[in-house]
Amino acid sequence: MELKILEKLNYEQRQAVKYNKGPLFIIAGAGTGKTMTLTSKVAYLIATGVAPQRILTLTFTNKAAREMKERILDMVGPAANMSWISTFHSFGLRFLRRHISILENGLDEGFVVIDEDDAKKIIRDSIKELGIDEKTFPSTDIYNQVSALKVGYERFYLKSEDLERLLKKYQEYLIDNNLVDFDDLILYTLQILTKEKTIREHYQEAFEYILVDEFQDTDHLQYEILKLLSGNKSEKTICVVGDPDQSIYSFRGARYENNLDFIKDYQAKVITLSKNYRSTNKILSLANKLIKENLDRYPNYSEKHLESDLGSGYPPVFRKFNRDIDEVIYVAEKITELVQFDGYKPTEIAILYRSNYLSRAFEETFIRYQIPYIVYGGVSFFQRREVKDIMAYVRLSLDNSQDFFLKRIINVPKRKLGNVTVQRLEEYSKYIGESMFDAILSFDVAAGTKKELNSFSKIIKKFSEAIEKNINLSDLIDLILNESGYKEMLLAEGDQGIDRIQNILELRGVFKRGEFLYEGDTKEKLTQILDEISLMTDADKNVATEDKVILSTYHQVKGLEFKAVFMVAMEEDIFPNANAIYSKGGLEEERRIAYVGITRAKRHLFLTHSDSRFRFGRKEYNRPSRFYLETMDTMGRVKPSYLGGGSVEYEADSSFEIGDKVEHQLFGAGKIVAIEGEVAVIAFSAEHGIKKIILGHPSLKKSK
DNA sequence: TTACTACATGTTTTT
DNA sequence: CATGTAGTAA
Ligand SMILES: Nc1ncnc2c1ncn2[C@@H]1O[C@H](COP(=O)(O)OP(=O)(O)OP(=O)(O)O)[C@@H](O)[C@H]1O
Repeated sequence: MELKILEKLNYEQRQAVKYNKGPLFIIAGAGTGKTMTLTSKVAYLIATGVAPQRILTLTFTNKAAREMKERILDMVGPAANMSWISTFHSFGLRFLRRHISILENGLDEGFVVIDEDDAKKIIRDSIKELGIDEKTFPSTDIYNQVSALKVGYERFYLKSEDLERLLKKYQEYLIDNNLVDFDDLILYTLQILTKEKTIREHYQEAFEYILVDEFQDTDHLQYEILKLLSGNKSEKTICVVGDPDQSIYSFRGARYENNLDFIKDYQAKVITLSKNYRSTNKILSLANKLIKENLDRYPNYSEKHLESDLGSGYPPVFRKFNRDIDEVIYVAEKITELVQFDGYKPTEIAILYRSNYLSRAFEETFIRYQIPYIVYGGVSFFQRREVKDIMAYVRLSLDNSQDFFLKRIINVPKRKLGNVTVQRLEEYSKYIGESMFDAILSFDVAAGTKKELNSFSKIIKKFSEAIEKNINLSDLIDLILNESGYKEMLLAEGDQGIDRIQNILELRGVFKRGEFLYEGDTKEKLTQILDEISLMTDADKNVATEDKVILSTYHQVKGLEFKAVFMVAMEEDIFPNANAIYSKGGLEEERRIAYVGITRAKRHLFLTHSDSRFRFGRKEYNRPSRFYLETMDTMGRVKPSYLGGGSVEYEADSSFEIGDKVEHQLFGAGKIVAIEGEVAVIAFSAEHGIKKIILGHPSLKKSK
């Protein structure tokens, strides 16, 4: 069996799989088979007799973890199920479910993981309670600031007394309510591993092999956890894989230095993989050209070029449009073409963009064109109001002391229990030292309100009893939907309500799957499924079988590949993002994001931008992205061709030189006075003056 | 005290 | 455009 695993690999990959005597760093460019090598290593270890549960593999997304597990299952059979394969966060969650009470800070193993929206809500409330003026914080990202202070990313927050008070208040609230946020999953895990020798040694003993994918995006806390788990011993088998050029999470604390530190701290052996197996070479040369613009790169990395044996392939297509809607229609028509004439499956096609909001225009048009699609991220399925409401009912029914979730749904649907009543109940419950739910019983209010409270309490009790009696998970959702009045409320909303009910039925599907996936009684199953959902993203929900075009940010498709990739809205201020262009580091990270985007494509790559675009409901005019121009340059000759819809196809022309006389359709005769990248500064007659125009633009011609 | 309506306010990227 | 908040009617 070992041989079969190794068979599919090239020499370098095989060396990497077989080297298990000490720390190893596999450092290699996109599509060179890093993930495949890591997967094979796990399979190889199991096949050569290592107990699967002694291997810990840490991935960046849950989807990556799941796919890796499936592939290992294929290679070595059900033994793979015993192996630990998860994200750092899932690992932390699993760890804390067992050990959190040892912190003795008031949290117990029944804690609930809250998501970012919940955290923001708590922070907002804390701000109000502390009487802090919101405006003293830099704009919108209070959550990010609190989080950065919490985990110690000094570069990302402005030190202030208010911020510290706010974090303290927020943290108190979490602990009082037995809640844990994403950061806590890592922080508490690290704390316990640091302080508790017995536990630490247990895990050090348990994991003989530790493997980490996407190492370039680990942060300092995760690196500390790794060090503790590996016992800091250099003879331990710890293998990390990464590509410094694909480090795109610095905003979340991804630490570039981890790469070098790892080699230094562990005296790690380094293996590089050089051949790309994903893309045709015209796509790869675009990626090579782009990333060369970055000056701050991993040592000796700059001489690296991606190359494959897959031929030169189709030239990447550069397209400019007058209006955003033209761009969207072009993409829709191109997709239809790819599906109808090239036999592409929708799921092999991805539309990638820098910011979530850019998906909207595509969604609307795809519906018209009847193109099936799935959006990764943005308003995630699990963040939808109706989904979170139903989940809150489930959580409260499972554990009546969960005040946070009680507050969410006590007046949804409307039960005449408004802010004032809820606030008083909360104060009262604190006063008598009981949960809000229990406090209802002895809470003294106007008779009408009391009646409403009692009937709410009765509903929840009914759900709790159903859980005690081991109701089916999907029946529980039905019960909640029907008996809470939630369904009626949605039905009264009309069309939108129908959509929402659809979403809840989808959630019901997730619960139904959990029914079979997990062991134990209803309570235990619920706990597991709620845990899983709390760390799930849209990309995870997409079960492989769904044949839909993918709409996603670049960040969410890290590690994935598609036959055809559309990089859309390639415009300055959007990509690179306006906030990133003032620092070199920021700009280089944006460029790495573009590099990740290009290297997702196997066969077809389209880069598009539009002169005008609606944002905030207002029309804006944008210049093409510098990344668009930087890469277009590799394409050489001009090939202007006019097509319908006011759009224009062209390729860069490097044959213009300073001093050339040119003729412009609108501005007439002019002379090139400077060339900045692919933009020419041209002096026209006095009436038009100096203009900047993209070289190769069809309106611009060289005059003899 | 609740619930509705008008208004303003703000979008980078995520486990 | 879409969400949250402030102000007002009931
Ligand atoms: N030796 C090989 N022979 C054939 N195909 C291979 C080989 N190694 C990798 N591949 C294929 O190349 C593609 C890219 O592999 P993989 O996703 O592991 O690369 P990666 O280095 O992890 O990429 P990224 O950096 O983008 O995450 C996959 O489709 C994989 O099946």
